[in-house]
Amino acid sequence: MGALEHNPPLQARQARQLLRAMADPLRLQVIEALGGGERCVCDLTGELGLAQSKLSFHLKVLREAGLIEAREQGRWIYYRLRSEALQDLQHWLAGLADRCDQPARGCN
Amino acid sequence: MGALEHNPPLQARQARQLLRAMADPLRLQVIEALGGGERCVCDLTGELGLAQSKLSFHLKVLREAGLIEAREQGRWIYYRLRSEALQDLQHWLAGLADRCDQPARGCN
DNA sequence: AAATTAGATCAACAAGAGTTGATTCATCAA
DNA sequence: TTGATGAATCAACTCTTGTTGATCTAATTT
Repeated sequence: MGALEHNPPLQARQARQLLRAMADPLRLQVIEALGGGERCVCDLTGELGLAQSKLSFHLKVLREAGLIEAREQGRWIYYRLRSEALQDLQHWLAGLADRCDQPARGCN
Repeated sequence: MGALEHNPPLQARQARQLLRAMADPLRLQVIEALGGGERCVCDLTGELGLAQSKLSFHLKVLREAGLIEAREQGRWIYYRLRSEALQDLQHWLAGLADRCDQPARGCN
């Protein structure tokens, strides 16, 4: 067990939630934006040109998938990307790719 | 340019299509099954206990995402997993994770 | 040629996801 | 305390996905 890999492996269910959350152009934009650093919602709406309730909806999807995290401060809510989530997904994908690399069985 | 990485990087659109295709429990089952080697559709319906038209629908989604490939032989159609697709997605994800690892900018 | 069989496709429906505008709640400024 | 602002939530609606059973086509067997 390497010192850099302390997270328990993703369950298929969580992996699917992450995949689904990321499979949307708008949400990917949000991810990329937050990749550049924490943002408050009002900045995001401006940056991405979205209606407030629309953004809120997508933030919820990302939040529930564990991809982002909210922190409230005063009147604002700041969101940041949970890069652990991306890592977990990477590991899960690697595991899947491994599993699927087995020698072909014949078709019976 | 490494000798092992000859595929052009995925476009965001293709990546999203892969993510979406994989974000479904049934389709993941198909992927895992094909990971064990090529199968014909009739074997898959048996193995997964699915109605023929239902499986056909999901195979189409996977096919259009580039995750699987069909080969017809006589009366049967054999599907195999395109492991390149999994690799491409891994690289794309790694790229995203990298891009999102930049030092936090402040919230203006 | 007629009967089977594998698998795609289609039409009708059911379920789920995304959008929009209105409402609500909390915090901050006057 | 009143007024304004940030952000979540809700209800109504639309759009997209998924399901089911039926039909269709091509290859195969008899």
